[in-house]
Amino acid sequence: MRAVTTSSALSKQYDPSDVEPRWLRFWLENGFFHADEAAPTVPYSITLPPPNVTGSLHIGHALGSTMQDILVRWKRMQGFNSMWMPGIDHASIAVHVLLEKDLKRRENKTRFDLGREEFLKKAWAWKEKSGNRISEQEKLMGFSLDWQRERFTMDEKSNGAVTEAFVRLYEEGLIFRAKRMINWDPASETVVSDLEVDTVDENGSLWEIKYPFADGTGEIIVATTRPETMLGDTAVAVNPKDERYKGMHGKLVTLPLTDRQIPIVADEWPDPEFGSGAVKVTPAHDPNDYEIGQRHKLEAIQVIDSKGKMMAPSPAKYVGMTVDQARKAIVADLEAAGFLGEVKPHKVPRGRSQRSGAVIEPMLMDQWWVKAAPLAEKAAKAVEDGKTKFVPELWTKTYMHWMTNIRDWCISRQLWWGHRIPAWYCSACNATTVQRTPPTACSKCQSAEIKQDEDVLDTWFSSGLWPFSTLGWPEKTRALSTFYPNNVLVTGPDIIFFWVARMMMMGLHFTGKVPFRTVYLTSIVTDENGDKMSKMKGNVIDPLDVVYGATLESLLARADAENAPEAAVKTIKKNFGKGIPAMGADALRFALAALNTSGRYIRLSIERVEGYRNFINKLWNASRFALMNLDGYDPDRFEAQITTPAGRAALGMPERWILSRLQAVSQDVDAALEAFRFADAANAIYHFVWHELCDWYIELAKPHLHQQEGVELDAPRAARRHVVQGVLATALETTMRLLHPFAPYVTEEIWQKLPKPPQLPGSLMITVFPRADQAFVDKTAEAEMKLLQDVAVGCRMLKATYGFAPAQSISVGVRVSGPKAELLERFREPIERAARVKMTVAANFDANAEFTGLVGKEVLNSEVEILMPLPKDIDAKAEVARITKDIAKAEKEIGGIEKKLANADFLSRAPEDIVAEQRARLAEEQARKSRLADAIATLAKA
RNA sequence: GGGCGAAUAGCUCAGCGGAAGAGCGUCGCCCUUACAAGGCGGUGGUCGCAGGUUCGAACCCUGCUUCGCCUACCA
Repeated sequence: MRAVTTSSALSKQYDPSDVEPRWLRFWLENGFFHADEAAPTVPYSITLPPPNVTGSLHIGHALGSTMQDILVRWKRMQGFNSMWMPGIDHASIAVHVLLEKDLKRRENKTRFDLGREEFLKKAWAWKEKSGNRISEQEKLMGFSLDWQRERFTMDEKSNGAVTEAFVRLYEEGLIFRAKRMINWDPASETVVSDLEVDTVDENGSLWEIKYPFADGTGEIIVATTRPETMLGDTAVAVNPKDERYKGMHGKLVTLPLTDRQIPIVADEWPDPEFGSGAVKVTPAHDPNDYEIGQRHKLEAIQVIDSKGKMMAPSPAKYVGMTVDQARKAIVADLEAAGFLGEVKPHKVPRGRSQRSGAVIEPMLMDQWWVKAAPLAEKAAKAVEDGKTKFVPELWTKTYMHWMTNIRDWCISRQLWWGHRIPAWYCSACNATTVQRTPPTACSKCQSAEIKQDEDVLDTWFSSGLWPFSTLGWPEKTRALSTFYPNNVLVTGPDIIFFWVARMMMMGLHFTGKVPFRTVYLTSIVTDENGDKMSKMKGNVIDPLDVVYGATLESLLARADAENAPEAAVKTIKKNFGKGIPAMGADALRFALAALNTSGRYIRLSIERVEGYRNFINKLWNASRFALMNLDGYDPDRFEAQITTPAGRAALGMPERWILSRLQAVSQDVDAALEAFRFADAANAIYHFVWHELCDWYIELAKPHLHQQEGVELDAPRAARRHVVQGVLATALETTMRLLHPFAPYVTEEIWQKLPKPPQLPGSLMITVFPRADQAFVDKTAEAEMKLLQDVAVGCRMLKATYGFAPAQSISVGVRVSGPKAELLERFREPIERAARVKMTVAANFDANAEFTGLVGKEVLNSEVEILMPLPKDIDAKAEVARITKDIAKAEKEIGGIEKKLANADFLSRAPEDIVAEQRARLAEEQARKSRLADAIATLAKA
């Protein structure tokens, strides 16, 4: 579409449902989201944190992804070869838990009933469905992801990268298999890492148990929160410094309920202050006891099995009991046999599996580990050296703390959905073969009796490789050399340890480079009460429900399908009683940006999104107004005029003002984005569009644009109209480019309709992002406009204060002289129109009968005051009161400044310009005060 | 137990050494032909408390109070 005229077919309210799908298709069909790794321009890359295939995206994803899209679109418009890498994560244990719950509910079966193959079939089907849904959501939000590159953590290439990484680390001695204390999740029947355990203090008891000496000379009392583990005790430990037990080291005690005898050992661990000072030692089921066991070469006797049930060698009566059942039985038996001492209530820290919620059992098992220390050292140093920076900076500490206190990473999981560990065990010679391709024989003895390890890898293992595996690693691809390292990673602070740290370690180890230059940590989205969103609570918001709207019925139906608890249903009814109105993707995106200040949380409510929907609508209507008035406009002619200094000088003051403001806002947005200050950027645009472009410029432009049908304008008016059209069109066109990264759909729609010079590209998203142009910065116009605004606002204020109807045109006098008076005379018409007044400008009103009676007065500054004659029946006292308040304010200011200026230290130590500023302010305030005092004197006469 | 952070207008938050700000809400008045998802105007704050540094503190330092979050193997 070209030049000259545009018709207005725009509706009064912006309708995103009509606009969004059209442009999404247009962008996708034209390949605008794709970046060519061979392009000569400077690369800019971000890898999307791959969402878990556990369902669909929530508002937290929408926040992070919107910020990424803003960055990527912004940089693309700045001419960078901007690439945003999409993908999804198999989320091993999360999907497991989900599928197993579903299996239990629908078929009352466990995964073991199904078998590995059948279970995996279900998992893949689930992945298909969930993955498609996620991609769909991402597309509808307008995210400019490079879809041709889309990857999955368990696709063929990723599998290859995982195997390669595992084998290399194994060969380097950084992956090993060892029997150590691990966290066992008895519900999912797998190991989980330390990070996947949530420890909370729960109410429990501290039981004292009497362990009699084997020689019958007495007893020692131990204190425990877990009496059932006594069946696996292999010692009692006391502190060597503890006087009470000095003579007992090495003595044997008989373990109650069993016939075993165990020694008393001296160890530093027991705290003499706690309990009895003597600790029962169960090396197989407690991390501390394990350590004690190591030090004293104690046997570790496992008495709890993988399902969380008691097992042999526990006495037969307890075998098969759950831990809780066993605890009750054992306490009862101890009591009956007289072994039980005091029982006190006690807070006990209890680890629970983050995924299944089951109580974690510490167990001793053979597992695969990554030796973390050498990797962490490099990862910590890279951040110390500033090769990767955290924004906001405070997260650096969190990262460093963990890196410097890191423990080995247990990477094997007893699950099926995930990357199978590339290790084969030989039943003939017990050797382990680890290699890239499945072996046919044992690497040591060549026996064919080999079997692959049953376990899969921790889901974060593949995630750790993601920034480079997605670009083709281990191959040396062009994509890798172009787009790695990424410029930015945008993610939540909750996965700094899980993911950011692992990517840093793996990235540095395998590529020698950091995976990204900057880590931007987003806030966490909560509901309007500050509560974390969760399906259990019913306060989650699906981004697409905000975009397209949802009825209460549809929300409840989904909650039902997801088996939401009753409390959640109640919350949904309360929060979304009237459903959710459709806001459009732009409004949601803009809201997320505008609310994204540097705080840790973003409280999101539909009402707040609504405010930004109104903004989008405002923009729409401003554009609609422009398009209704751009008939006859010739962009080429305007461009020719505006590119010369003389042409610019010929513009009217409001034109020069709005173009100057446009430079300022462009500058502000650019600087804010550079510093990841998304809220500042969004608010700068919001303020410019609403309070400068709409409130003032468009209002001032109206008279010049107005054209009566069938009436020809004379030449000067026609020229004037054309200039105003040009400035309005230009301001809007630039605004669309500024706003595009935030609100891509509505800006593309408007931009396509705006008349503009023909050399521009076919889509807004590939135009150039605005840069402040000094040639258009005009401080004089800004100062002049300020006076115009102050006068208009002052008049409106007086009118409103004295109850004049807005439509009523009131006579006002503006007392001012010199250039300011000339300026106001020049802009008499726009001021009168803006404030609905009849204005007289004069240096003095003493001789003017109209203004010598009862007048309302607004003193703008020492030079300018506004007088408004008031009807005889108005209460002069009200005006006196108002002005008295104003005087008091001025006096307070004057007092403060005088005190400062009387202070010799201030005069000698404060910088000169500050002192001068204070002097000027004092003069200004004093003049203002005297004018206000005059006003009161006048009123007294009236 | 260790660490980190926050307390500013009714609400959500900016400001982080030189005159207290925004958005929303609230209260008036207006359907003024771009927009009632709108216009105009008003109200509203000893910047958690107590000290200190400074010519000057919402801002820097110390202590306290109250809330968050992360982290940890006290039986």
